[in-house]
Amino acid sequence: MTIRDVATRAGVSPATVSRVFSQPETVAPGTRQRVLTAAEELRYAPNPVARSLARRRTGNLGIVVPDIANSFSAMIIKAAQQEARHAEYALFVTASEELVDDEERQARALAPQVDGLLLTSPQASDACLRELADIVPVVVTNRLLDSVPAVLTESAQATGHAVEHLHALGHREVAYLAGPDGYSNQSRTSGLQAACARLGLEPVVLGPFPARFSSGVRAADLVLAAGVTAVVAFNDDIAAGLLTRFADRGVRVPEQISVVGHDDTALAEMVTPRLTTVHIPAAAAGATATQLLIRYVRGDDSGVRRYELPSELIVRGSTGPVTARST
Amino acid sequence: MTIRDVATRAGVSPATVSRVFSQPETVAPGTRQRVLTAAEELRYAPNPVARSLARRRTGNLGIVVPDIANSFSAMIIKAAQQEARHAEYALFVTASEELVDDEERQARALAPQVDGLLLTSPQASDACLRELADIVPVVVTNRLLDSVPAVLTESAQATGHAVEHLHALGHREVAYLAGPDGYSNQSRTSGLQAACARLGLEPVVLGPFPARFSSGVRAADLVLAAGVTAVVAFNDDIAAGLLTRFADRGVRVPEQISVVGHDDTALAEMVTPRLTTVHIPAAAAGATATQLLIRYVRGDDSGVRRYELPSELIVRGSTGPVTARST
DNA sequence: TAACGGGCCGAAACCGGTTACACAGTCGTC
DNA sequence: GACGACTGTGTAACCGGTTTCGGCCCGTTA
Repeated sequence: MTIRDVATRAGVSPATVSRVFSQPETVAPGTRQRVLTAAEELRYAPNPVARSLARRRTGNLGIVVPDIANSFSAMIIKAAQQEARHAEYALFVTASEELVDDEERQARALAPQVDGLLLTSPQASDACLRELADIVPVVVTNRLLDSVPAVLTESAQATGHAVEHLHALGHREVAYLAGPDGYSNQSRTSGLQAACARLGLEPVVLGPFPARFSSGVRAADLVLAAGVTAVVAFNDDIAAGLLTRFADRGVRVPEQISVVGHDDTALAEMVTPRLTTVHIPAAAAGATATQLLIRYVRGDDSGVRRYELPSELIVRGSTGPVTARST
Repeated sequence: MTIRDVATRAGVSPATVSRVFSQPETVAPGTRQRVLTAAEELRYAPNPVARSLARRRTGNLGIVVPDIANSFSAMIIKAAQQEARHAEYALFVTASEELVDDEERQARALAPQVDGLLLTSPQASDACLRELADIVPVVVTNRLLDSVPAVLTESAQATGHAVEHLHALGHREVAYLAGPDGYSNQSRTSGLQAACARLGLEPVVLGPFPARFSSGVRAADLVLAAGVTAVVAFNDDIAAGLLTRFADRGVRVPEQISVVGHDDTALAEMVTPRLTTVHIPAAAAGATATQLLIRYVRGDDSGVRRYELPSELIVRGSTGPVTARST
């Protein structure tokens, strides 16, 4: 079942068989047919590993996400997979489970087996990332790094809109639950701070918290203790945790406290009340990053090496006007 | 940066360099050290593709899941990844997005690049799966197939417990929302039917529905129209959809209707009220399947080729006694 | 001292493809 | 009729490792 078996059976040279499978148009129709039927009879399929070695490219792309269980990652992966398939690449996914050295290990293991690597919200050091970028074409999301193409989901403006929204509803005491340090949290924090400054608010910043549901549950009591009437969370998971704990404590949302999330994951529409949240274009980011990576890998240098995707505030049921009981 | 570069620099043969990286104990300490420093200086790392070709194994495992965004899949992946890493395998994930021929394509693309393949709740035909199992060691979950090792999450008993639980709470009119056809749905349906028969209930079976949140939203109205006081859903996503729609329609859970899910995903604790659900040991299934696959790949034939993992009813806030208003 | 055994290492074949180059045959052109 | 261009195919080197086999050297034993 190697190329030479097919070659002898079809009465041609291995080179011809190889051509039939990689550049069919360069071989005469008759010969091609003979080779194909021989291959069919032997149930032959080219060995992708050998092919990768000889061609010095694998036809695979890799993506590393912080957490597979996170539906934000899932949206990126889905979009990336679609783009990859569209360009005839296979996409390999690995998760770092939010551990920095795991992330590095995964990336290093993946790097030499793929033609390009997509690192989403990487936590690794600049040096490490640059080293990886030396081995294989790398595109990052939500991370700024000289000379590494990047797709950023910018949310300063939309987070500002969230603050304006709360202000318009009469809220004057607002808390922000910070997420893990990184581009996303910086972008959100700065947008929030800027808007608060414009409106004369002084936000209570708590955290940083791991971007998980349980963080929200824990943070809920801190938020209540802080005496605010509205809270903006780093992401929807944290916001959902808030909602649950508020419900347990008999605090009604949005009557007594308003909650805003970030990301607009599926969860935002699954909780009660539905979450007002800053929609982050995860799918677009995944798709854009993958296209960028593919162009990069192929050498189609389009010049653009950095994208900033805008976000948007989605108002749903978890925010409402301040009532007398709020204060 | 090939093995020969290192060899000349260290003044040894390529074979020795190779041995240093694969069977270090067979080379004299002094030589080994010289090779290692030479490799270090050249920043050499063995090319995994070439290594795979020569060794005729890749050191990779593959897993195909129906839907990455599904947190049930995510739990399996996490467990599988952990087991794989533990055994020094890299794990490649791909998602079929619930499309049968996509699943087949993904699996076929993956098969020749990995040493073993884990197919979770596969939808492909028996013939197709057997063909894959011919190419590469395959383990499946939630699918019964002659001669293919499998891990099944059996839930007949626990689903029966859910029915008993509802019966004890006074429910006599119960609906079941079926999921997509497959081992899981069969196991759940049969457990439910058996328990109902024992208790003299006649369940209203609706569906099948895609195992998604939106299915639950849609099904909620059908459930209310059916006039039941309790509903068992194929999975938690559907159950969450029910909760949301019930809340929208002003139907209170569990006072007016009780809801039971399946899987016990993270979502079950994120919704209000928390879901009573049948805990399916997804993590255990992922871990067991991966261990089984690794043993299979390594030839450690342990004999056991089929595991049935038991489930368990977890009672939370979405089920309660029938009240006067229920009927 | 010769025979033997084991540890260490190198030469070369091999894994299964790809591809640069050479060469033969066909066709069109002057 | 000779020349060049073009098409189709084969030869052989190559991708970057692994591994078999055998040789050398040294210490041990008879």
